[in-house]
Amino acid sequence: MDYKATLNLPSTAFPMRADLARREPEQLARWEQARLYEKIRASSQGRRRFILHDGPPYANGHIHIGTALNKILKDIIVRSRQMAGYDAVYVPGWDCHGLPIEHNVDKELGDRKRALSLAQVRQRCRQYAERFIAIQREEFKRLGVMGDWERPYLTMDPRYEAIIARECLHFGLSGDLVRSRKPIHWCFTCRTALAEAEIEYEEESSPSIYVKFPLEGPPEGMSPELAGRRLVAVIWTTTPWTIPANLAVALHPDYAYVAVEGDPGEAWLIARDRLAPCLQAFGRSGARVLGAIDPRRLEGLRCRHPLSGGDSLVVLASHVTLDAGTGCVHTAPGHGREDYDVGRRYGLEAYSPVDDDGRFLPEVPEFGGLAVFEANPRILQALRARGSLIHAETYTHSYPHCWRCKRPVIFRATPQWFIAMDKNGLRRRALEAIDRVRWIPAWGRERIYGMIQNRPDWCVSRQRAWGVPIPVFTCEGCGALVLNEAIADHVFRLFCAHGADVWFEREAGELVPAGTRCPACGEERLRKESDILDVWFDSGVSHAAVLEEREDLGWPADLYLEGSDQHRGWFHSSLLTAVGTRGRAPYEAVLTHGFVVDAEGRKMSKSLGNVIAPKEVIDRFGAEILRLWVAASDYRDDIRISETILSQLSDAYRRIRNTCRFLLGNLYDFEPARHAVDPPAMREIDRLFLHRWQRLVEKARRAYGEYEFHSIFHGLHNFCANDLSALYLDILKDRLYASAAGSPLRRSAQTALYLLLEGLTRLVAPILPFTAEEIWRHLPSRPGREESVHLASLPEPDPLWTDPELAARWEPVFRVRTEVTRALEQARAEKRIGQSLEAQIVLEAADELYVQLRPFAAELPAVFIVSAVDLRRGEPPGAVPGEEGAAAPVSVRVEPAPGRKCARCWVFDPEVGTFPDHPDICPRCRRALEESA
RNA sequence: GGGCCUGUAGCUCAGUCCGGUUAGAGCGCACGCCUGAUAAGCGUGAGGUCGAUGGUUCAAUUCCAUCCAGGCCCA
Repeated sequence: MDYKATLNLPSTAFPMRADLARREPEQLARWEQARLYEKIRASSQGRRRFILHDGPPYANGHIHIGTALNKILKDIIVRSRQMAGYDAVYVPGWDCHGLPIEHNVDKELGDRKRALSLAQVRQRCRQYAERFIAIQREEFKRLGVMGDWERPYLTMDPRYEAIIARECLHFGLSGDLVRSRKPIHWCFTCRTALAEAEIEYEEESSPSIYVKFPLEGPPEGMSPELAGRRLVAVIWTTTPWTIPANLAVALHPDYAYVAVEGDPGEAWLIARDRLAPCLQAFGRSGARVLGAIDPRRLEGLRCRHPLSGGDSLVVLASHVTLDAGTGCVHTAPGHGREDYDVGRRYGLEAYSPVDDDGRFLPEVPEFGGLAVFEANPRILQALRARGSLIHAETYTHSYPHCWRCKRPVIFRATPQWFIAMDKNGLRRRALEAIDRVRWIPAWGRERIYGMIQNRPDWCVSRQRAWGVPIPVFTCEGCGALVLNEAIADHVFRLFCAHGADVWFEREAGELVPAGTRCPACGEERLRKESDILDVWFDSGVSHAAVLEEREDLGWPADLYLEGSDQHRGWFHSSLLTAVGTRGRAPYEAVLTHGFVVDAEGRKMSKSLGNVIAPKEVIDRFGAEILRLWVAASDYRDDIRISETILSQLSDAYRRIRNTCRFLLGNLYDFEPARHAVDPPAMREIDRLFLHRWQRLVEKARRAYGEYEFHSIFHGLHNFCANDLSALYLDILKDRLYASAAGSPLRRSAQTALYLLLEGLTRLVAPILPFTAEEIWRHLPSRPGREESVHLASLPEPDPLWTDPELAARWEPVFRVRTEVTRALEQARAEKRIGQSLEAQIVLEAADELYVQLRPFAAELPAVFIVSAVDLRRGEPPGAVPGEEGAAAPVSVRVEPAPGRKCARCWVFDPEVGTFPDHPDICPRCRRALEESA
């Protein structure tokens, strides 16, 4: 007789091979067709909201692995909060304005750009952004990221642009928006400001000159050697044309300086570590050192400017280096970034007497009207004529050039708009707001606090086309800022109706309420500002443009989540705009993740050739594997990705999948509503593993709440591999297969399997949404069940199954099982047995253990997966096979199982052969056959 | 150069805050079993000078300092 056909072997249509790359898109299509997202929203009406506010990626290029990490993390959080009982709305967004897009459009247009109006260029930029939004949206969806993809937010939407303008004018009305001068890169050939990204560095030779800046007044209390000599700061520069704009000489507060014998009556001030190379350059190697000078004692003294005869302040600055020069740094706050920063600290103006064409203003004596580079030799001459030039040579270095015309650019102060950090206490209030936010990890607080504490005023103006204008007017007559509530409101309405384009399409007079005049001088003619806003301001007001605006969202957000670079970026700009206008941070908590690095921990770069694109991973492994990678990694630090890591995750995925598949296979004839066994009637071991499952549920729910997904992954994987696969399921096979299909024994096991699998599916749904849904579809249903696992909730710990006492009683059984498997392995190695059912185990347990095991005597063969267990009370003879020395309280002996092998269940039994009707099977199987019949 | 952060088995992670038995898990690997989860399943085993060096201590993976390697943000 073919007894195999009488067994209840697993059977399921759930495929072993996931074939993710093919099936995931199919699943996405099914969800879309079923309008799953809308159903989730509808089912969450009235629940407490959880708002993760999306930081907008830039609408340029394809997504990279870091973007994928970010969006997947957000998705896991949104899904887990949703399933934890919240209404977790996710509105994705895009950052649309800004230089990179304008730059790319410029490149596409080439010379044709000249023929286009500003409005037409802006239109091209808009189309460019739209193109990449469409691309990225599909890429994000492919990752399984769920959200309101049909109604995302775009910083170039008219309403959004209007709110950018409105928020900017908030700062204008409060007086925080101020005009001031600041040096920027300027190409005088193209007559345009350039951003860092538009600069190309090339080798260039420049004059290199050493110039005397004599200190005014006697340096008191200095070395007596200096008596009778004038102390002269020796500066070095490669841009002689900036000398007319010199306002200061910077020294490093911590370096050692010396005074060295110079021209008659002079003592030259040079950093000690620069002395030798300088003197050599000057041809004065033998010059006598007159004494040491403490730079801190010179702070605030004045030097005489070698050309103008005016003052040049001695200042202290840490950017002074000893790589080149003299350690005394020529400082022109209108012509250098660091010079500007130092100048600001000392209250010096950003003096820059150079016009748009790179020519000195007429006010500059001797050089007025000269182009700056042409002025270089003339300045040298003038310095030499005055005896101020110590030495001149030619110097080759890397110098910034314009990306478009390839000509050298200059640093030049131009009028810019700033949001003042200290005028109305913005900095102080922002620092206070930081401490009312939860930073995850906690060090995020230190990071952003330090940045806010030290940052200069926020320069929000850019001289570009693709952005939202700084919507302010100045009086053509007196130059005053013309702004009031009515004007602000008027601009806001216009932008709402027409977008920011209206600013570029209409004259100033058409953009203000009729009859607007300058309050200072009564002038009617106004000038509209031509600068646009920094794009960080655009995204920085998303809390106002998105959280406040949308009826399905709210202000503030529960969570912002981005890479740790955003402490300087979006978290920062959002904090300042929110504190400045609403008095608090726009987020309750901020979570940061690290960067994706390669197997060696190095950053990904094209030049290193270690870039891994999300598309590659998806096509080869599937989005689920990428998601599993996100879940398995501790993202608070940098996270590594590599071939090894991905294939390891594939293995882990297969283990989880196969475990679920086995569970499904044993539930093919199980209808929960009809067959579920009441908990008290279930087998103890079934309840035991439901108890263990509870512990995972508790742990995982806590971890979801704390955003610690990697502990969920490890907990889940261990549970599948250890608790289920290696232990429970292995033990259960005999009962599932050999018992009568409808017997309480089998139904008890199936009840446990069903509860486990149903819970497991819900538990992994936020991490593996595709696989969870696939399982859900194959899972036996019950009345009232959600149509999608994503409409269901996370499993909750159920006190019904929590039974520590039960777990404690079983603990010795599994401890001994470890000894038994070890002994079986040894018997196997000695070729005494093959499969474990060929064995009988003789256990000799010491008193206490014996008492603990005794109640389980009947269960032990099943638990050990052997044919018989002979449990005896006695002192074990010290050593246990495989154990050294230690007195284990049990000895394990492996013997051949008595009786013959049952042809049906393969268990050895002395009674096999005693039934004339079924001569090859055991009494248990005979009963099972009778029951089934 | 400065600020913040990281470094535990081949891989992903526990443990380190509040120093103290042979530093754990899973995967991978090796060897074996099974062929009724089968492009599966089970078992056993081998892997770590806890980045390096100094210091504090009776005792340091754990505390301190320096260095090395790497990351983000500034310069």
